Amino acid sequence: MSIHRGAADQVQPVFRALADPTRRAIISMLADGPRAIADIAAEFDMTRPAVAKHLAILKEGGVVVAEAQGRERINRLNPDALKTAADWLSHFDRFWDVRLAKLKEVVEKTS
Amino acid sequence: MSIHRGAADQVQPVFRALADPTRRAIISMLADGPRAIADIAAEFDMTRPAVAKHLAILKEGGVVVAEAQGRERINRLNPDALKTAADWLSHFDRFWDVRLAKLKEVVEKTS
DNA sequence: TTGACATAATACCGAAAGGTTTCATATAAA
DNA sequence: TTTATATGAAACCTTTCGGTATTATGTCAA
Repeated sequence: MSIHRGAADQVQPVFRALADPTRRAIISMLADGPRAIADIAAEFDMTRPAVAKHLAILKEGGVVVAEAQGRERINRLNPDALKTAADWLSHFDRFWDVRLAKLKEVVEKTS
Repeated sequence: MSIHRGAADQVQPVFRALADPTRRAIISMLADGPRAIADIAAEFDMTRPAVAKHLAILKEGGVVVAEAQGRERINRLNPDALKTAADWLSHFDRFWDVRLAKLKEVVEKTS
């Protein structure tokens, strides 16, 4: 199983989610803690429905999960989805840091 | 300098390049060695101009660099650009693997 | 020089992305 | 119950994306 066809169907929506600067900013924002939509939208120069759309795409990629809490919906970061992208990129580690790749190997074997 | 506004202008074209499955396949392909366009296009079910456009986007992100060689253009992977994306994602390492993050720290300090 | 080959460049098309406005729904508070 | 708040959802618009076909340019080979 090569990197091409591996878990491509899972990788695609994640990289799609990462391709927009607003969405990456939302990710960074949620890394500091869960937030409601209105709270997130307040930080951007765009309407709330626009932010809601970005959140929907983030949810499609599994990067964000939402949970209803009263009349609010709390949006929470799901780092596992980001790991999917990081894992894909890690296949190229060897190009820029052979030493780190080797260490990783050791760590994963001895875990 | 937070992750939000850091080297955003450099990050954006890289993540954009990564957002398409054809382009990710090209990246994997070039990881095995440089290739001419026609050679790359032969692997896909689309016309050569379409592949050329994908390569143009990859070049915009610095992920691929091309070098004229006779009447061919040899396309070569530039892993440093991928590292830009990997570095962005690494800010979230702590969420999914604290141990590896710590090791990384040590390695980078003692290099 | 002529012909074949490898690529670049342009114009065009349909679909998706990113945004807006407007309206509907559900919960909390007065 | 009424009113305000938080979100969802639909319709619409403009720009970008991913692809095509076609034409032009430059290089090797006969």
